[in-house]
Amino acid sequence: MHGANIFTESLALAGLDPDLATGLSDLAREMTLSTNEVLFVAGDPGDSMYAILEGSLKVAVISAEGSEQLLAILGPGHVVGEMALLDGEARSATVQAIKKSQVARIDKADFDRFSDANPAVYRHMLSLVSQRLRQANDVLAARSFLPLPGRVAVALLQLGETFGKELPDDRLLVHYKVSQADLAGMVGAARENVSRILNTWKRDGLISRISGYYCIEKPAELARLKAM
Amino acid sequence: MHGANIFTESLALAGLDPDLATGLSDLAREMTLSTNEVLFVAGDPGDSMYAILEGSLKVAVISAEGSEQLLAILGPGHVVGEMALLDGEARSATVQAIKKSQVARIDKADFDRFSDANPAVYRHMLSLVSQRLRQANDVLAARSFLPLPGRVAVALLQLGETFGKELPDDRLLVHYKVSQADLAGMVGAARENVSRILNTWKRDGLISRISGYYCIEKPAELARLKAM
DNA sequence: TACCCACTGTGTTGACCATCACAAGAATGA
DNA sequence: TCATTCTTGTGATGGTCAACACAGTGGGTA
Repeated sequence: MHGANIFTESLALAGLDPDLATGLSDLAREMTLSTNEVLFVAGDPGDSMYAILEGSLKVAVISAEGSEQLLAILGPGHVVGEMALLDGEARSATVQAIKKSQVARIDKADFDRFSDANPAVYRHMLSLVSQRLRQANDVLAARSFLPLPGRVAVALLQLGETFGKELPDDRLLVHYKVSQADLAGMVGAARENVSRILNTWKRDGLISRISGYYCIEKPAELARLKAM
Repeated sequence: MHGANIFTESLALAGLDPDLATGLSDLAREMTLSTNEVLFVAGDPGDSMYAILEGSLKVAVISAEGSEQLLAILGPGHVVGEMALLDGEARSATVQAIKKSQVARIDKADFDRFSDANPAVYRHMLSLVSQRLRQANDVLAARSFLPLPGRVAVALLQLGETFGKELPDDRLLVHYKVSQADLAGMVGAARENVSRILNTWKRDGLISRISGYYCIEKPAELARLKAM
């Protein structure tokens, strides 16, 4: 039962009415994913969605040559795989656990039945998907308008929003282990150049590393890079 | 009343139940846009959506320096501006008529009331937005994996899908006036390079121009460029 | 403790593409 | 009809960033 509670919180976090979240959670089946385990790959038929209870997952599109473009890194409280469930098409991206994770699975049939009875769920999913689309457009805009440093700044600040812990003096600790390779995947760049950029920032005191985690020392300065 | 008919078709095109489309169309108010008229700009509060009855509109994000990244070119039967209506945030892109156009406007309040009474509308919007998101992710993937020629091929074929007229011998006429600048905006490149690419294709017989319209002579060959 | 393996830092080289520059052609409208 | 403006073609040049090549680092574990 404690799982159901977390699940409820997960969906409630995203703004869904508590009663409905509870109703949905009754339909869910918990699953555990080990590190690097793949939840589904692009092309799979999509007949379910997942709420993340614990851990984190990455959503990526993988090219023929094997390089990957990350679309999102998701943590507890997020929902993943909802698209295929909503429009009935195949999965358009690959989702993989980046650490040991717990998810709760809801099958399309159950979801449809429940939502038809409770249209507020539809409204909730609509605003969720809208926001995803918004974010996707932002990323695309960043990709076309910003040079690499700007894009890395965007990515880092985004991670800060998702996984950030406030520290004194306006510093922000990104409490999540990101490798340079992951960052590179997010911004669509070569890992080496991300390394170079992070180091110049480190030298300039914009960021630092605290036991493996990146810490944004001057969020304002980083944010300025987004605009130029 | 004839306007309502067209409107009904518009939404029905996208797969909505005819009765519901009619119901929605009763809520709509027709508007005419002249060439280059701006429907709304990014940042505006979004309290309505529009169905396109006639003409075509472009959806774009515009950078501080004034260059634009096109997100979509839409024609009759398409719906635009639905995102802001669904999640209540401000407009995230700018929409502008590229020729004289007719649109039908539905206000958020009316839409909400109607959809609450007819949840099927929600399902329909969900699949619509999902597909947009899917497309956005595809574009982003193309942007990171494909070199310029591949991206131009993708854009051209996409226009072919939206505005294409089949000709004998598997040829496809893109019955819509695209400037090289528009194409460049879609693929996020400099206009000059798009010009160069189109010309090599013209020389190789992949495409041709028929009185100002591009004609895809060998769709298969163009499609091959998408994968490499 | 020592080994291993994944992650990180940095130099070098070259491809791709943006930018500038400008000429020629097409379209719009006064 | 002419002039003005928008579109297209093509060269030259340089900047950004990917690709390759390794050396250094650190955390886990046998």
